[in-house]
Amino acid sequence: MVGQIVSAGRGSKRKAPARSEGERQAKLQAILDAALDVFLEKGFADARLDDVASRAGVAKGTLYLYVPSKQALFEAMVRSGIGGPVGAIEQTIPDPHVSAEDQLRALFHFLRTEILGTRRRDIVRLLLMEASRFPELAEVYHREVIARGLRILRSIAERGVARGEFRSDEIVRFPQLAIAPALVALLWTSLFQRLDPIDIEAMLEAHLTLLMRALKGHPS
Amino acid sequence: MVGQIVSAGRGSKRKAPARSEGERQAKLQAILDAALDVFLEKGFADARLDDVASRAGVAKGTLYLYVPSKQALFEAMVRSGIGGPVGAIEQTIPDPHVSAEDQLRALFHFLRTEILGTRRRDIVRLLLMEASRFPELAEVYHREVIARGLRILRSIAERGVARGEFRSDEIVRFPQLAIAPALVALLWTSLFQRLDPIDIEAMLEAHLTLLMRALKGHPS
DNA sequence: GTATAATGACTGTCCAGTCAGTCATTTCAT
DNA sequence: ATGAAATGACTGACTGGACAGTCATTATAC
Repeated sequence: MVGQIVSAGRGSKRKAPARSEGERQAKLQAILDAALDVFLEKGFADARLDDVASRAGVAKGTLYLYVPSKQALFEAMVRSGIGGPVGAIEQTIPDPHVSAEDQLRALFHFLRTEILGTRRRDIVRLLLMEASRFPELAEVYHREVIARGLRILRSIAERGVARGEFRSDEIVRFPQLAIAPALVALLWTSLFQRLDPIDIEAMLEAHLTLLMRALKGHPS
Repeated sequence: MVGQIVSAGRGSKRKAPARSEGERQAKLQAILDAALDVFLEKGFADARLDDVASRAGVAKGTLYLYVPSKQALFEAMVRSGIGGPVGAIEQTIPDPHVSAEDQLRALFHFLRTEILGTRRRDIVRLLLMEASRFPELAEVYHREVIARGLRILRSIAERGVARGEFRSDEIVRFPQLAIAPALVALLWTSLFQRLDPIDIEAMLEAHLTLLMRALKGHPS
């Protein structure tokens, strides 16, 4: 198995560390940042650890003091990049005072500002690209991000149905349908924006318009 | 630049070829099929040409009689795999006797049977994965497949609006919204179906239900 | 007999991972 | 205080294996 992400801190408590934990964390972060740049530019297989090292301002050997292998570096980089925001939204979205529609809109606002508009977008793209080579990482991502995100979406949809705001349950059954356009936006931005730019914000707005009309309209 | 896909057929017309053109094509096809298997399994960078060769039943040197480089092999494989079906649908879909809804449903049926349910699904996935390493190929794919597909979709939507069948123009403006769930289906199948299976057909059916209700319903 | 197709051993390059050595910092003896 | 010893973070030249692409040789078709 791939094992731990970072070699465990020194075992002895007797001697003060020559480098503080803070310095150690900062250097690890610099390495992970550099790794993201290089992996994004070249993909996993073509990324060279010499490049990661020089971009992080360390020698190649130093990488191995923080991470046991190239694969572990990749995994550490992804994990450190995706963990945060899902938890935040699990806290803020399920406010019972606002309508399901507003919850959905808040979720999309969050997607736009916290993922599509940031570095995380690239991490997700990189993860999608390499996922079949890292089944274990795909599993982590599915469990920690996808499944939780879909759970939030489903609970919003269920609440919308329960309070009569939505007249049908397609989104309860397939919450993927609600975020599908965000995925298209993510991939389009990375692959085709240069060739054929689209206005992502307007597209997502149009999607919400359609979705709301479909959910609230008369089921013919 | 990357240059031609396949080493140009023999230039000389003076000598009869020792292998007929048919044999040559068949062997090329065997090589491309083998290449698809191997590239799918390993990704571009980790695919070994020895594996492609042995799977195609030839020696490695033989590959270079058909293709000038690994990259050219990848490109040839992708191009030979994606060309066909778009043209077919451009012919059959725009029948003025059927409703825009039926045209859309026919398009989705086509997507399910001709792409999602076949080897082409994997080619598309592979292409998405490697696209940033092959900008030229991404451009070809955008021009030959994406742009044409979206054009068909847009023309269906325009016709729906023109004949009063659809009451709003979001799909005219962003035809990507209509096929977004198909992309999710494609990626989900490849990455997560094993962990968390979903019924793709039912999901796409639910999408069409929602989409039709949104397009036909009262714009509140 | 000869031209072409096919072969596979070989070569040169690239790079992940290693490890003997360096050096800045801390600890300790006086 | 002060210098010597200990520590361990850091370095980068090196190694071993992998693999794309080559080409002298062999097989095959006509």
